[in-house]
Amino acid sequence: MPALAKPNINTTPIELMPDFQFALSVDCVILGYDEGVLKVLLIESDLPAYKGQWSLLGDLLGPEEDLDSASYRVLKERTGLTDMFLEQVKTFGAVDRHPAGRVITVAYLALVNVKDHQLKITDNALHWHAVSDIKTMAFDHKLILDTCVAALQRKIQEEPVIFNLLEEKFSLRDLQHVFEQILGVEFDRRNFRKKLFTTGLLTDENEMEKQVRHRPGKLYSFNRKAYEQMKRKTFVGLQF
Amino acid sequence: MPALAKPNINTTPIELMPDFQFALSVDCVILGYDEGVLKVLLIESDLPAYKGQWSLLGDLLGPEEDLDSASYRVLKERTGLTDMFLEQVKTFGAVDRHPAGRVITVAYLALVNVKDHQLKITDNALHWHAVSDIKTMAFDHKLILDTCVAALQRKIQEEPVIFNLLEEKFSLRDLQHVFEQILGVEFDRRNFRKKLFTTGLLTDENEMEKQVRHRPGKLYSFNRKAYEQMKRKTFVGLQF
DNA sequence: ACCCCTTAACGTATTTGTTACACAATGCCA
DNA sequence: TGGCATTGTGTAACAAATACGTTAAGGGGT
Repeated sequence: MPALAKPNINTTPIELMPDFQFALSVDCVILGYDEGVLKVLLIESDLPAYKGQWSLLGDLLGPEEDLDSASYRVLKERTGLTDMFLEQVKTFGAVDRHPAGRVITVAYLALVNVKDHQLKITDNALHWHAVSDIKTMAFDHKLILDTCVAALQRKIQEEPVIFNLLEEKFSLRDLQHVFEQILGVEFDRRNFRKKLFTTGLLTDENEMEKQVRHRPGKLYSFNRKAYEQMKRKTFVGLQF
Repeated sequence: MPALAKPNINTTPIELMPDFQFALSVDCVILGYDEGVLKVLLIESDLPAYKGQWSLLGDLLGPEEDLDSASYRVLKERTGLTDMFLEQVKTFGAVDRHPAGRVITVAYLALVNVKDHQLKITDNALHWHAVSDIKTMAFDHKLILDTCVAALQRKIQEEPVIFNLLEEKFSLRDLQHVFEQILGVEFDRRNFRKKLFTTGLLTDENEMEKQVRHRPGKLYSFNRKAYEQMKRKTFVGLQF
């Protein structure tokens, strides 16, 4: 069938209100690293169809806000955090994904430092869940979670976003452990250190771990400035 | 500010019709490789605000279709192709991105073989444009294009999607040239060949180029089966 | 004070991958 | 038959990834 000169949304004036009703929401996959485990912040659903199941934190898009702002608002309202890694991942629009009707949702991935804000969560329907324990969720939220975790796995291998999950100062052991948890592999400790030192992204804080029942390790911080500079030399290669 | 037990779209029944009107569309960044250049298929806009400017192909989401189906439909209607690489990239929802009101659009990246369907484009407002020539577009479409090209650059380094831009059988020169065009770098010819042969993704078709005014090269095809098998051994490493 | 436990800190040899580089052979065309 | 454009091929130098074991520090218990 040849292409025809048919109306196109971008070339022909459109009716802003199509003849079906739908809603647009954002949903946040809020991930944190706590007690050696990757966790996600969920809320218990009260919707009849999903009574007692866990769901992501989300909200409808407001008339005067863009998508990034809406997801930021959800995070701020729920966790009290105002500065965190937050990135759009994917939009989910299956026709039957919401029992109340047609709801399209834009999924965001947020990486937070659990220690920073754990005191601020007062809503007792909110809980941190180990990602690996979650088998089912309300709506298509398990699919969204899986998609975001896969995006995270890819992302931490390409950019140093992982530091968003750690405190300002961290030990190399912590850092290695977060990587291992998220990627599901184990690294050789000496090679891991070597690799990370040669990136030049770690600042030695000249401090030691405290209150550990073994030889304390040095603490480091992420050298954002060094990263900004090296980022320019964009590297090209074929990995597949 | 502590988080409150406030209503949440996923926990509380919602009004499907929020008190503002908006529309949801899909827009396709249709890329092809033609005459040694990366091109994008665009349509001339008739909207008063963007008269004469070029825009992406898109349409409103229908009540009974999901996002992937909507983008597929746009492609099929416009190019006649029914089987192509098509992947969601990002959703754009800036408040003022559309002059007619609030329109949120989900951008898709499509990779097509220009030779396969160029005869089917009958709509004369449609044209292929060299991506590198495009300076401005209607709406925020230049931003969407740039975002999709960046996604393509990343993607071809991670997965062998590049073969979607070539004909079934291609020469190594063609293959190298597409990479170079998209990534904006040059590879050493011998190292490029070595690398690609060691991937095991190329099948020697035992055919030669024809109608070239130089020594003809061998033709190869993408060995999809070999890729499916090797894909399982998912590789982990830190590149940054 | 001492011992035990746990984990830190450290270096080298081997293997693997990446880069740089030059020349003869093929087919087309005039 | 010579000239042009491009194919096809190998190797050495260098860089990066891997595998691997020993000594040292601090905490806790006795």
